[in-house]
Amino acid sequence: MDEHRLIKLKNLQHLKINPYINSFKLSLSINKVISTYQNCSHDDLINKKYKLTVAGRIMAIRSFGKVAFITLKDNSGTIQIYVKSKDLLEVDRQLLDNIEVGDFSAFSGYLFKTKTGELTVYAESVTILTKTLKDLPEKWHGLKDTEKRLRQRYLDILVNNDVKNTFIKRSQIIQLLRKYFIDNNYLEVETPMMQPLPGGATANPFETYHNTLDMKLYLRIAPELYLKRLVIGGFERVFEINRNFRNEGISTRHNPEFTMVEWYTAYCDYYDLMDMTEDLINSISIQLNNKRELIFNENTIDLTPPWPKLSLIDAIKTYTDIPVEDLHSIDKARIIAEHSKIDLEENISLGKITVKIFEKFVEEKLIKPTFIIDYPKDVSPLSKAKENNKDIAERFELYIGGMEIANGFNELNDPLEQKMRFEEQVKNKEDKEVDYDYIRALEYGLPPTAGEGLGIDRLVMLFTNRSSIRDVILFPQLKKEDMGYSD
RNA sequence: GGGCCGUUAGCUCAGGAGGUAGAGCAGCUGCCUUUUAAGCAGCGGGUCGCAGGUUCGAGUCCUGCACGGCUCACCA
Repeated sequence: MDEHRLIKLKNLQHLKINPYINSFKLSLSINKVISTYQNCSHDDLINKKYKLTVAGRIMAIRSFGKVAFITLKDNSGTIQIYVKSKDLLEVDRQLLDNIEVGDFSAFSGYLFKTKTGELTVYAESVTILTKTLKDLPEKWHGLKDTEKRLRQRYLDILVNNDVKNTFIKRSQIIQLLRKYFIDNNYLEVETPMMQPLPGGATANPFETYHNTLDMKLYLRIAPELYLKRLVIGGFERVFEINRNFRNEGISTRHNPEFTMVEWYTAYCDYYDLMDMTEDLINSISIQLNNKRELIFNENTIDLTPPWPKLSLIDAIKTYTDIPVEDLHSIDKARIIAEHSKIDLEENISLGKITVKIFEKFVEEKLIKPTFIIDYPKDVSPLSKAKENNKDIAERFELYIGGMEIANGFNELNDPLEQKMRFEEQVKNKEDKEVDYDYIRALEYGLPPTAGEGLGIDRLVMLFTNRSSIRDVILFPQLKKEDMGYSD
């Protein structure tokens, strides 16, 4: 705590002023005041003497002894208050002596314009709403220390306007996404965050435990298998916007909990999904920024459809010098991967090696929106294989700004095939658990369905031009802070 | 987990080659009735991330640790 603030708090208490007022209701936002009276002339304002009350946090005090100018900020904007001490009651004068930058206060008075033409409240009375015990970050340089910004995000959004705007934009993007699905007859659903078997993706799950059920549970790594159960039940179009949890590394593109929108559409295929994805992202861009382009990491990215579709192999051919013929043989592919310093686990499949090569050399080059298609079946355990090529899945991934943004495919709905693939998957694992409940559901019949997941955090990164996922998540995961003492 | 960089006053930052810590803003005391990074004069404020070590002497050099950033690995 800052000593001088404690002294002022005590002063207020001696004056019998409650520094944490029990109730205060405000009818007028600062922005409303400004937009209503901005265009009135000074004389007009003085003649009409509009009485009003504004409230907010004090951001600056410019004191001249007998008068002072105060900058007051609320969620909508800032306004200037003019205080002339001889126009105030004694009690208000004393109160004002103990009000500092950072405190929440309300000022009542009437409007006028200063010499410089700024709309200002001529204060006739003042109320303290909340006394603050800590100094705010410095008014000019603001708050830069990354750690403090992330740990104390309230300060970050309070003093860094661009940060505040980033999170407002995030909220708008999610609203637009939701509206898009609702408008297209999708049903919004919520499926379990705690699952007895973590499925729908390959990633390390977080484990937890239910005492009464005496049962291990996992935080979900994907909602996929539950959403498809709903399609089986007859909800032909479902979507879910929610968190997934993956117990993996943390980086500028990975947070342990991240937000995805995942949706499933019966009677459509993955080409329809690609069209829809183009339309969805364009629609968000237009409603958000009124244009079909965005700037990300100094690249101007045109979103106008159609976006190129490139097979995984062709992408490697186009963006690297790797002889792609060699990617048909696991031994040759292995050699290429080893030369490229790619870690190869035991029993790695040819498809997985190909994907690793793609991720290492191609992914970062896919700045313009690009669909990568024709993924190997063995890295796509939930996708349908092509009719004319059983090694290739009917699947795509969308890349923008060098990041994977979305992943979609035709859903494998052959229960016997799915069972085989699940069992194949766990063959070399210690944990041999297979989601037979999902197989049973498939046996009741999943209509031809295409499904897609889109990473919302990364989408927000694109639309707000932030290169770190921590800049678009309000409270990203950090190590525990050593708080020392109470401070 | 590996590599590189960072951590100094409430905030933003200086502290050449080791000699006992500085500025601006914020705070406090004056002066000041239209300022807006108000101004002028003065004052107070530091476990230099933590713990060791080298040295007569460490913010500065060495080692370990903590936290953060970037990056590689794993992943989306």
